[in-house]
Amino acid sequence: MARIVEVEAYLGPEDLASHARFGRTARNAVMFGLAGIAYVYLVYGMYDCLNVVTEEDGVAGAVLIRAVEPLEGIEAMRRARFVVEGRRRAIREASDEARAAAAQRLAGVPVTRLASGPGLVAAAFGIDRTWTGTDLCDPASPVRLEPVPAADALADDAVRITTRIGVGYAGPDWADRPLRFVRRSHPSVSGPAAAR
DNA sequence: TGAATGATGCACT
DNA sequence: GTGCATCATTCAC
Repeated sequence: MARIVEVEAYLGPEDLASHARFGRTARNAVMFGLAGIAYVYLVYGMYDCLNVVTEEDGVAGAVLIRAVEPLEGIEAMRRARFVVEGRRRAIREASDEARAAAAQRLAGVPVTRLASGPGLVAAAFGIDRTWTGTDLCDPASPVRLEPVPAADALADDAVRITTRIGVGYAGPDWADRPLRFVRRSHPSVSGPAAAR
């Protein structure tokens, strides 16, 4: 179990940073479907990113889960990351010593940094593209969203709103929009400590 | 502490 | 063929 501490909003075809910007394609079709469904895609050929569809049926929109704070099942997340990262060719073809060193490094990653990035969130939960279409609101789903207890709700000033990461290609209009929401000063937020 | 870099697969043009 | 909604490592300061 983990708590979401960083998300980015991606809108419909008008949002030049969104996968929906080219309209509906085979890859992004679920973005145009029902809310609460998972949309998982591959970036840079290596990392899966978990999105949650947000808008009503027929309207594109999703929220990218960029970082979470692990709360329970820490060792399971560590194992899942080990499995996912072990699939990479550079690791697969490495020497036994190099693989052991990689495992050693992973074992030393602090809990707060176990899922502090979009690719890491997916890896920590063992999520890949085959999860696209999974209903994250179904209580029977192995990965699901649950509401935070009202008593734990964040105050407005505990949420920092910034521009999205790595979307410069979308042009200044869309790249500069305040669509990234992070928990202020939280150690599990992605990027260097100074940026939290 | 920060900038540069390499790894890697696939959707889209 | 091109260009990514990234991450970890290396190197310079």
